[in-house]
Amino acid sequence: MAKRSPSGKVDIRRVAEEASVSIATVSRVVSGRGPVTDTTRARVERAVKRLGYRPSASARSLRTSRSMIIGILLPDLANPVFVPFLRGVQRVAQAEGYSVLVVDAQRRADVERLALDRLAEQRVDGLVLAGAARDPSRIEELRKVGMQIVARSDRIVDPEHGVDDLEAPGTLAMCTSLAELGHRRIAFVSRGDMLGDAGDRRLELIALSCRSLGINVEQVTVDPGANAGDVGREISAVVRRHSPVSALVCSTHGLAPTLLGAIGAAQIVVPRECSFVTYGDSEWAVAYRPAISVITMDLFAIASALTRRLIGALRGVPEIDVAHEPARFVIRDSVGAAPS
Amino acid sequence: MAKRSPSGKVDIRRVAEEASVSIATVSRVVSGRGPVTDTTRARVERAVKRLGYRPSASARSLRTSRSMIIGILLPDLANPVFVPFLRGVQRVAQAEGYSVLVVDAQRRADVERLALDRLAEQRVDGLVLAGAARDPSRIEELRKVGMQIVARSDRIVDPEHGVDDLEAPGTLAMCTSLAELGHRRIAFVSRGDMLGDAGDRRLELIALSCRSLGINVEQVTVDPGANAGDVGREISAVVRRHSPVSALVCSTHGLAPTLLGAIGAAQIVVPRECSFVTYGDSEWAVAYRPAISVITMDLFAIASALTRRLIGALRGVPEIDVAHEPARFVIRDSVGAAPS
DNA sequence: CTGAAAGCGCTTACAG
DNA sequence: CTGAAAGCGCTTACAG
Repeated sequence: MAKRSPSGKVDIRRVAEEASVSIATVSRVVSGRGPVTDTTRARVERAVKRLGYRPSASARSLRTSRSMIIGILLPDLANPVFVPFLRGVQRVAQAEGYSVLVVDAQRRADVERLALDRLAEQRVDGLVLAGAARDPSRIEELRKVGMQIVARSDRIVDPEHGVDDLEAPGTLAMCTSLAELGHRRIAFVSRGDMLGDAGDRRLELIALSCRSLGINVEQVTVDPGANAGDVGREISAVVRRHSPVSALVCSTHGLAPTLLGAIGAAQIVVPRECSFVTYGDSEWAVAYRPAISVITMDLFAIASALTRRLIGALRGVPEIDVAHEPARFVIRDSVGAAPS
Repeated sequence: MAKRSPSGKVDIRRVAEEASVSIATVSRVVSGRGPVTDTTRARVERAVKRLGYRPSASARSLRTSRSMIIGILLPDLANPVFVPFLRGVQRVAQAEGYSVLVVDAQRRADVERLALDRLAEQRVDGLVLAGAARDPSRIEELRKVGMQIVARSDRIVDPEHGVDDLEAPGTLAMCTSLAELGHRRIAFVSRGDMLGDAGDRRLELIALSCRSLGINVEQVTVDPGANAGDVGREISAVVRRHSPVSALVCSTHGLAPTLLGAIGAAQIVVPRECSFVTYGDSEWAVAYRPAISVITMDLFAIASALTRRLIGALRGVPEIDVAHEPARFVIRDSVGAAPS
């Protein structure tokens, strides 16, 4: 074992000394580009291993003006739907040699702003938006400065079907199912402080799908911080009034347990009294009794594809756009015939 | 509006020109340290704003040898228990001016190794381990090179009670409850490919707690990839055999829905035939019928405290160690008297 | 209070 | 195939 240099600091110069070559040569070996003799390469590699040398990312970035970091902006990390998305970004980025800087906007515009500033200072090569940004103009600015940006909400335009949103097919399928089961009046339930326009877009899609099916849609907002009893009474009022709603559509997966707890507290029987559907799937939705019907998409796959696209663009070899799987409706026990 | 420089690239030199001061002065204003006249400061700040200048993190890091990045190593991002932990790290780091580099080891030693190498190259100032590392020796190496590292599994030694693990109190409380309810034989259920020794440690804790309580503990491993029917039969065999187990303790929150699905498939009635407890809480556990009893700790708070400690150490002002809340046992409907 | 200059650790033309 | 040198964009003593 060779003695470690006393300072402990191992830079390229130190490696060059150890291997008795120039700094340039070490760089060529380490980066893998540039011609080197096999013997030279071997000597350098040995020195690298012996000293435990790791090139400094900041020095490299400064020189090459590529940080090899991609940022991901999460509107709200507390919302579990973003986790598979984050995983997808992670997976691809890591595999392609990029590091991932994660920022959580915490549903707050000021936090988002600070976070974006920090991403800008880090000179991330690319940015993935996991959801709608609170301040789109700031995103535009970054784009103008040359940052590559992709967003989950990038619309997919299918000229044949006129579909411009990944969620439309799943939403339509759900509404169709409900119509066939005799539902004529349903409620879309979201939290009062819904982030951005995601909830609104879903409501729009539902309204659009239901119009031609003869289903009436109304909107209910609940406070997720309230206790189950209070929310239960609110839901109960909608399900048990004179012309009641016969199905509840929950706007996000994160809200579902709250709502189910409230439904339980109000002793509403699903699906006999009222059917239940939520956006977003999980193993808990499957394990729940009755098993919960969902509108879901494979966010992991979508994030992977998006990130692949981003990295392709960064390398100047744009990927052929992988077709995104649209959302599907998965019907389970929580949906049944409308009570007569 | 001033015209943007044609190249679009805005560096400190460009700002200096715009404000007609030296580069050094701009640096002093931007970093906030160093004496400057109010008029100078104002002029520089105006130039900064006008040009949209953001100092380059890599240049700064190179110069100061502080990256202002902290890394977090997640053993498995697919495991939802890590999410609140990640949030806690995020929250504190962001508030203190640090960026967070997230790496997911994907339960794989090779991925972990690569990820750690990358963190080393980024020269992260600190590293938070969200769980046990697959290769502890690698962690030790990083520590030796001067990286500040804190780990969730850092034992808390309470000399008074001899408790050396945050989970011990919750585990003991659970075992005590079960004993009082007449349970004499319980099973600890974990996935076959359990990560590191987290599961083993839990099993140890349970065994330790149960010994003095006269409870028998056995271990059952299941394949989370198997279908509910198969897992159900496996569980059923343990719950309905001659000297049956009267309570199941699920090793992680992620496994709980799988297990509950299997229990449902096998038509085992909880808690009448068998009580059920899991490590890790969520709103779904609360909403589930029967509501699931859990051993839980506030990972968000723990991560926050840990990160605060890390940043304190980085700044050379070690925090007084905030006491970590230990795990608690939250009893809900899924736990009842042992069948006679 | 301000500026000129050195240097952080790399990569990349440019010579040889 | 290899080396010497310039320079990426900052910060920090050092003078003034």
